[in-house]
Amino acid sequence: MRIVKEHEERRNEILNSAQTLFVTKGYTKTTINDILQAVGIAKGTFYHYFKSKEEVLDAIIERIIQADVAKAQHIASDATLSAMEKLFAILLAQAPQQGDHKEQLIEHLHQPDNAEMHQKSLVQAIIHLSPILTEVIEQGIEENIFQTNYPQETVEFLLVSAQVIFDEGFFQWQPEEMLQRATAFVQLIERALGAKEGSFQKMLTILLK
Amino acid sequence: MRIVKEHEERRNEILNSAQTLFVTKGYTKTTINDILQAVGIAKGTFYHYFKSKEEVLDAIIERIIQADVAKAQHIASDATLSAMEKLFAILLAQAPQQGDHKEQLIEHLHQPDNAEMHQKSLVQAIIHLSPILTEVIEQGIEENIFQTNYPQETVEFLLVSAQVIFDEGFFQWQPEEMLQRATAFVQLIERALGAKEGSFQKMLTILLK
DNA sequence: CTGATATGACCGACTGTCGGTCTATATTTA
DNA sequence: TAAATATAGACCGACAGTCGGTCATATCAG
Repeated sequence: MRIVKEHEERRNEILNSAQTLFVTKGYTKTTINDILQAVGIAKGTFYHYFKSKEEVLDAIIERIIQADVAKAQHIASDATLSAMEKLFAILLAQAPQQGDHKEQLIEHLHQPDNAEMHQKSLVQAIIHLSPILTEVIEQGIEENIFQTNYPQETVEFLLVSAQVIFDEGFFQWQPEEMLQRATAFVQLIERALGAKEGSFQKMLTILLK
Repeated sequence: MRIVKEHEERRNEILNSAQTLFVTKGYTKTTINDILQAVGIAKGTFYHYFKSKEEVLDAIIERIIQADVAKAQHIASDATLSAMEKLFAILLAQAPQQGDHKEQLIEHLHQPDNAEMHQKSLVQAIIHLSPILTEVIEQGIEENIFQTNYPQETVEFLLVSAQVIFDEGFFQWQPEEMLQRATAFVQLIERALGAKEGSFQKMLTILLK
């Protein structure tokens, strides 16, 4: 049967189905035919929209990161907030990844053996999120609550650590191991940014979702 | 033509050729036939030694990590060294990855888009190296040169950061960007471990290889 | 209003590649 | 010489990607 749709609508259908499959089965194990079946289209249609399977992955990652970046940008540009408030708000906005096409993700754990997706997410997150966070840190330095000569690089290190350590796809921690790492991470942030000891304690609540 | 070799010798030939190919072309883009051609053997011979392409990758990673772990273990168990000396020595031993089957790697850059290899290396390095380093840190705490309640977790964070940020496969930094990150990383180590400011300055020399 | 034409969404058979299997044969060892 | 081990390459199924073409719709000429 033949059903005609608008370009963007069809494209999003493909992205949505592919995202669900990539997350649940893993990118490599998901076949083009899986996607075709899920969307209910033919091969040709798929390749009318994307020129490869990897291009779909890139589009999905971009869509996810784009949403996070938008939130972060919005918070960072609020002139009424202190650096610390911004930092908390941005980190809080990342953690629970809800939203239109993300509801699905919460249910399923990140798939181990999904290296491509993990790596691409990581790299894109660093590239797009770190400039925004760096500005917030610089604001915090002016406010005299942070102290470091390397705001940009510190942000990168912290983002990488958090993404890898807390991503279920890399390590499968027990609950108490997770708690331990979250606590340690809070201390690491404080020390790395040169913040007052205990000033990030509130973040524990956020991390323990 | 038919050439018979000892089990270990043939196996190592396969690992060596595969490693070169994985590093230069990337794991996914390297085909079994590429390996067969490089070694000069037939399909059946390959599968006599390994039951899958991924098993070859795992064996390669294990071989690399194993060498690093052995070095680290040897240093860590030297009772005449201070914690700081051990730390330097271990990190120094990692950086320039020379040796029998590693000479090749130095020449070629790490391939971007080699997610499987990067991820597996990272995870294995953390798993096998962090216990050894943790003991060294604990020694340093007893020596009163480090101060942290989370030696294990701190080591994990630092290892992850270093592996990802300094791995050419993830980001391609310019020389001055690399220097900047190395300097920032030195400060991060000091702060994370609660060491005296400047005590890790010597490490810069090591990192700048 | 109506037929011609252009656009692009849609289809699925087909192709080439690749990881992996299977069977045959040669060599070594006991 | 029998069993175990090593080597060979033909073969297979699954999969990503291609290709030639159909069909719906919008626009425009008469």
